[in-house]
Amino acid sequence: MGMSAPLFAYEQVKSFIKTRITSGAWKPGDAVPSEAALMTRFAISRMTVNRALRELAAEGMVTRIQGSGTRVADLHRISSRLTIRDIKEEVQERGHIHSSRVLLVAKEKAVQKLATVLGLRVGSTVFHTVLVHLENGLPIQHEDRYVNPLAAPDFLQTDFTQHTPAYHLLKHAPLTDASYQIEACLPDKDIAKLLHIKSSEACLVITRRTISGPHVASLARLVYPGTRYSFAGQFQS
Amino acid sequence: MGMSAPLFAYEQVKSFIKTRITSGAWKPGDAVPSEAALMTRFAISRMTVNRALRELAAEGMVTRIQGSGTRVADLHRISSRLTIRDIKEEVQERGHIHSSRVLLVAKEKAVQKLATVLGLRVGSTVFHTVLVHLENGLPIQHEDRYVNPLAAPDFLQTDFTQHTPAYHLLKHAPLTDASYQIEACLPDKDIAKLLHIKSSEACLVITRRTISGPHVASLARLVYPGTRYSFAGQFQS
DNA sequence: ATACTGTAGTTGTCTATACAACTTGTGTCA
DNA sequence: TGACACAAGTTGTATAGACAACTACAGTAT
Repeated sequence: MGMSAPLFAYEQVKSFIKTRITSGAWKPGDAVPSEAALMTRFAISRMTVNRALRELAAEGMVTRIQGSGTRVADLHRISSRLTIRDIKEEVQERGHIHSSRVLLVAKEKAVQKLATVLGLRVGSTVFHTVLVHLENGLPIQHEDRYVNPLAAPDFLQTDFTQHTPAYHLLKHAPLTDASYQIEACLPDKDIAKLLHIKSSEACLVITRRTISGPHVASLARLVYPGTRYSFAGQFQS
Repeated sequence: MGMSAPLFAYEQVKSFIKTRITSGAWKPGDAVPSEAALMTRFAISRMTVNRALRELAAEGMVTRIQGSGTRVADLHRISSRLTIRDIKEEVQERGHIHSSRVLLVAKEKAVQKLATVLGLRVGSTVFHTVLVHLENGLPIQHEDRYVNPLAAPDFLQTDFTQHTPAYHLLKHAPLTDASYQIEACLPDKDIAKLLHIKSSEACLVITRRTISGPHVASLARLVYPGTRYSFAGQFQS
């Protein structure tokens, strides 16, 4: 307790500047000492100072302009990382037991709307899976997913009671892009039944489209019971 | 058109590795060439290679272990930054008109639960504001907020029809930490009325706790009508 | 078999120096 | 006044070398 690892030089510089910004001593727009000034103040080389300032800029704490100088970033807005994770991993990390009911594994012909979103021609074959994920036996997610066969040809061979569809895709279709939408709405009757909730109970719905290289890989609609699930996150500057 | 700035050496190395990972040529767990190997391959110094790999590690593309080596990151999980923003700014950025109804601006005595969360004693004075934010005249957010007077003493002096509570706090109480929770639920009767929705319509609810230096600065509960609002975001690797 | 030791390979940090690219202000010249 | 040139200051990138910290593995001794 109380023992802290000795900070490296670049960490000392970062910490020095960070505390002055978060304490309010240096306000947005204020000039941060130049690399030369910090060099002599800490008696370290310029490369080390440069690394500290470069990392602070990457974290959004300061703004640097070549030839001009370094300033405290504007409304130094805080942001956190939101990560795409496998629900099985997430459940197990909580020390709970994950299981799933596989409701549908099929090939289908893409209708107009779906074909457009996946970047395929109407009538092309697409893979379709529907699962319910359970945490300690309680349903927490209804997953309805379409997959582009070009991005993951052997998707349907997977045993989905062992590995989740998301796991297969993360392993076999290297992810390059994704977009998501989070909304709240009431569940369909059949989904409500599968999730063991009343159809008047609000649900969190995430719609996600993932891209793998040249292909749109997958389109997923994930429904969570509002009472049993919530996103939580933490920001840190 | 077609002209691209000549890449710096460290950018060439990053690009070299990135394309091999996103194309699937190098799979999660595979070894990435050592710094020494990349040095000779690109005929550049080790510090330059080191910078490239360090930045790739920061971006989550690779994992580095001192003494062991560099490998392609496991489930090379994609993540995006979720940013705390002022709703007024957000609405105006969409080219729409923001307005707000101020329903309550008051000092109150903290009850047990609230005092605990804000880190105050029971019975301490807290600031309490309730607003409804409108986009082009349509209600999109119900904001119920408690503020710690120690973190923002002149909070109540603000004219909340001009500046949002969030704006005041971002300006005067430098943010150091925050945690949030996103859930779905049905609105209370009075909130439903204020948002002009039926009380059977699902809502997105964000509960946020912000910390400014030594103080818990604010506790806010933000309710969005599910039909009029959704979070959207984009990942990129 | 087990425990220990040493070595080669790898990453982490730091330095002193160099040149390039850019910004800003000052002074000069027309 | 206005346009231009120049110098000082600042950040961006790159190098060659050094030592430290750590891992993994092979070989040795017990």
